[in-house]
Amino acid sequence: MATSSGQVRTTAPRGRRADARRNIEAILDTAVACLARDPEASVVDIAAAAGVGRVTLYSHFKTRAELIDAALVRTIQHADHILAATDTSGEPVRALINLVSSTWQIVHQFRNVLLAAQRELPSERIRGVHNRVLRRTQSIIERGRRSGAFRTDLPKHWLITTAFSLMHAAAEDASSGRIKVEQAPALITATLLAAFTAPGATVHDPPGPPPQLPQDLDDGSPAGASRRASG
Amino acid sequence: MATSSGQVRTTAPRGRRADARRNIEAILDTAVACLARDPEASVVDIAAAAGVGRVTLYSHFKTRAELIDAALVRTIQHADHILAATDTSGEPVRALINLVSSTWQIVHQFRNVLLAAQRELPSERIRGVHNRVLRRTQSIIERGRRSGAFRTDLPKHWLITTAFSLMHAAAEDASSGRIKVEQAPALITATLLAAFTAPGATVHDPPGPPPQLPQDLDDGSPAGASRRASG
DNA sequence: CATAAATCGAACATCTATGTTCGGATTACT
DNA sequence: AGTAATCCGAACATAGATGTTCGATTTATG
Repeated sequence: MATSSGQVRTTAPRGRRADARRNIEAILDTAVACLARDPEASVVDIAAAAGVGRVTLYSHFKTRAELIDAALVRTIQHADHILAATDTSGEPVRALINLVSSTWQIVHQFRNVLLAAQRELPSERIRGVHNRVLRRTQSIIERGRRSGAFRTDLPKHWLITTAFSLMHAAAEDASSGRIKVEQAPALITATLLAAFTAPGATVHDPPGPPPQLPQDLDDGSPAGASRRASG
Repeated sequence: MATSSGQVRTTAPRGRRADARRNIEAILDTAVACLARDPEASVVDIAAAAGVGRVTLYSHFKTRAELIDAALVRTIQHADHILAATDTSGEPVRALINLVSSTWQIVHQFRNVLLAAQRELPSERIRGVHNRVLRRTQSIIERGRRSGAFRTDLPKHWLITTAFSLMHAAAEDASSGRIKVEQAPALITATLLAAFTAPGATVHDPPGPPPQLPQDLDDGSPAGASRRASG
């Protein structure tokens, strides 16, 4: 739903009647939910699930692409709110851990919405929508670099790519049952902290809650002494 | 094209006439090429590009899914040949570098074929086809763990996931121009070597060819002293 | 060269999803 | 209460893709 300024509508416009606004909200909420379940959900499915006629939906969103765009924007906004409420003020390592923890929840829940968007929208658009979110990660990386905690021998944007790539990979592994949802943040964090360490430097231990038992984390590795040093 | 044993045909069967075998080959080659360009390429496109009637194609591959399956298998076989010819006998770090270098080429070239397969085939099938390839990475990781070079505090399969996730992420970044194709292997390797390092241990320098200038690798970072230690 | 195998185009049959149009029935707003 | 906005279902229009069937033609192969 493009406004005159070319923006995408994610909240019902003022001029409209109350029932119209309600419907738009319902459609958007439902669209996100449906796409999260099945990225190939059709407009028919979404309209039905929203308790709305197909025609009504089309009267608010000209095309499927427009609907999916709006759903994506709404998802990202939701994400941004959560991230804004996440404490990333502490030292970079701590900040990264918190950021990963929050981001993981979102990626895990809404991965399919992104998938749907990737099939329907041009990649520049998707990139653009993610800008605010990416900048949050970027600023933590910058702080970590200045403090010497994170490596500076690789491009910033590559470190960002690494972070999001791992989250999505974990989401996929989780959805196919190869890892447990609860252990994902720990895996991602442990991997990222190491990945962000410069050659020649020592990898930090992830602080915070006591780590899981190695038997739970590992899958029958050959190593006799599994955990680091271990004492 | 399922044989009586339930396998998927990737080479033309003996019984058939020579022109049939030639066509099957052409179709498979073309399918891989077409899908690599556009993962949504239709059967019509592929038949036309292969210089073959649509009916002929369907006479060899019952459904689109079957064709894509065969194309995927062929791609993986190609990959496996390349990997088999890659020297991974040396010490684990060196082996990983070589493996990444070879794998990157394949992922970069044929990423879209996998994408097409992911849309058309059940994920277990895709997993299954990748088995041999994954095992190559796995065995290097196991060796690296035994030698103490790679961390043992995370599940093997997660390290594998990490490796492939980064390659695909790099492929995407490359295809959208955010990184240069030539620098991808270096980025992936540098990141993986760190990611595979245990907490408390020191990240190895990637050996081998002299690294690029930091200005080329980096994107205007704020850090004054960019490269590690630097002397 | 004779036969069986294979190709080919064209047409047909579905199917699914997207969008559109219409007119009547509701429903919000003033 | 009156009016305009909105909803709704049903039907239509399109479009693209997948498969299938047919009969005629070409081509490998023994």
